[in-house]
Amino acid sequence: MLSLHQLRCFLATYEHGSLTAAAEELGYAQPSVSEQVRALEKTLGVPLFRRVGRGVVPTTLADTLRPYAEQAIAASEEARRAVQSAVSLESGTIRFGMFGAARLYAGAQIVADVLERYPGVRVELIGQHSNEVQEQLRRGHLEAALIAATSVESEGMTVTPVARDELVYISADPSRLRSPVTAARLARASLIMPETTWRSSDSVRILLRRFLHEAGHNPQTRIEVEEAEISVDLVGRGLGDSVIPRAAAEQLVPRLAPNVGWVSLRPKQYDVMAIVHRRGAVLSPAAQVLIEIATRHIRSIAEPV
Amino acid sequence: MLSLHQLRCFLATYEHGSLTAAAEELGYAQPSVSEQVRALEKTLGVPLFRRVGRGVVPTTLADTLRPYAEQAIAASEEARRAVQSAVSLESGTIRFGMFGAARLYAGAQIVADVLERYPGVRVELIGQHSNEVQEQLRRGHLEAALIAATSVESEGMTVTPVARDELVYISADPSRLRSPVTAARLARASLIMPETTWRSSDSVRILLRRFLHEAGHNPQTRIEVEEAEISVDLVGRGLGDSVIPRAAAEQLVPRLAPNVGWVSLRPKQYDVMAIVHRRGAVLSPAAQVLIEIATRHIRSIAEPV
DNA sequence: CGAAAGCATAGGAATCTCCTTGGGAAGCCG
DNA sequence: CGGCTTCCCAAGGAGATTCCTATGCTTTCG
Repeated sequence: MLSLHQLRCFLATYEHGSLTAAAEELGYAQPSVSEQVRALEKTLGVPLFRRVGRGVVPTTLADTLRPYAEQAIAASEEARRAVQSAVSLESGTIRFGMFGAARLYAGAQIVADVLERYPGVRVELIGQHSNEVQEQLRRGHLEAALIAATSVESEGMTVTPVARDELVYISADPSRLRSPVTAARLARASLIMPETTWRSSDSVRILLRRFLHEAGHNPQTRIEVEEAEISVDLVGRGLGDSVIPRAAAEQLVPRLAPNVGWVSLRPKQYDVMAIVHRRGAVLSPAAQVLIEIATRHIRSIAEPV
Repeated sequence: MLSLHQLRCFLATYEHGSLTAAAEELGYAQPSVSEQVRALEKTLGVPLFRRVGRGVVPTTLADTLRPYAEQAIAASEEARRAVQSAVSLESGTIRFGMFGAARLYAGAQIVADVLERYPGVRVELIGQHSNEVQEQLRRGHLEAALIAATSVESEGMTVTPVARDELVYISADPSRLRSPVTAARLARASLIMPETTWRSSDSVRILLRRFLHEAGHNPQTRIEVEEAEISVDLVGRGLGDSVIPRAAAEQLVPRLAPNVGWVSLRPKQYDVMAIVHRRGAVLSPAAQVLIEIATRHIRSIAEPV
């Protein structure tokens, strides 16, 4: 089988026209290089050098081989460099999981920050929703992620809470925003909720469900949509009210539905944002960088835990 | 040190997302592939796969590495193909030595014949003069050559006579062409000779020198030029006469000096054309092809030995 | 002709490669 | 939940490869 080592010996010999000189350049003894070149000739089944007097002379087949050998060697060296620079974050990809809502109001800024610090890097923010992200983590497709975690424990995962964000009740009707919304009032409200697909595991839903249950009520929604933006838009049109994290409200409401206001729940409810990764995993520099930046960001727009 | 084998294992693993599947594809046992991948990770100093549950998942560094690995592998495979196709004369270079005069009247046709049979190859006809060619042979820069050999022996070389070409006396004066030229007459002639640079070792010169010496004369030339064409041209202008191989005369005279005629020497003298290569050398298919074609050609325009 | 240069060969130590066997963790299924 | 399968890692050993030193042979050069 062809090997890079053989090609390296071949090229050095070709360039110097001498096995001895090639050996010196490569830091080997002369017979070693001789052996490698002979092995290459054997695997290719052709003579590459004529042994003539003292010295060796490349055949035309060696001329034919040379450019390919150079390309293979070059590719292997570039591979080294590329990987090294990816490690040092001069290039390469940082892949990080992030749930939908966080992407909405922090994603862009996080990407911008990473790029400012590491201009050569590619950034991928993966995942629509924290549960999907958690699944990818479990499967190893993601190294780490920022998720909205209902509980701070998760099997086989290390979860590090970063910040909490209050859930607020949003409505286009100012009369409903005069005082904090209790479970009783929430149970009577006509709710528009996003994340339909994840309805059973979405952390906001879980919080609300618990909130209502504890007061003896059952949750009920009027309208189910997929995107948080759409639910805010619908709330703006007066078709119902909703409950979303405050940071999301601050981000989406002015843009999509300026007539909408918000008020706390009573008692206040908090969605916890956490960094999560496989237990015992060694995080790459890239992941560590993104964790650091994401953490700082989330803390700047939400309350510390 | 990076090796192609490691890269092959890496790529197979990357593509299958599994060491076991990669091993099956490559025809190895699973631990072997595992070891290669681990060795690659060690030499690069970075993790390429995350071992997660069952299966392995490429890291972003693996993504970074992959295109380079593919390029290196592809280059090595193309190297194989290129060399094979050069061996089978679908491509590659045929390099062959040939002395000046033969190039004049057979070179073009030989190249044309080779290209007709092997459309993909490059042809290089090397060498101005048989002595220069012989030197390149000795140094191993040429595999084989067609030379004008005075003697059929040459140190360390195998010389195979192919054809002989009679030397003829050419002149613009018909009176000097009525009968074959003897040594005595030649000694009195005003000669224009080509190949000045090689005057001491040119085969025609050597033949003439011997021819004259045996009759007790000394050779003397009136005009020395480098190119056979120029000497013929000068003969046509009546500035002197010359001695050249008959095939050269047949080729050059009608074109350059139609008023020139030729006559044999007495006794007739022959320049011998021969294939020569290093003693004991195994000739490549390319060289054999060219030898065959050149031999056929020379025989068609000169006498067999 | 002797000295130097340069490749080939030989033999041995160290390393690598690749296998087989066995163990453990994770997922799958009844 | 418990057994079964899958897939990876670890260990050990046989065989091949690599790489060295020492040496011999041929060519070249003074």
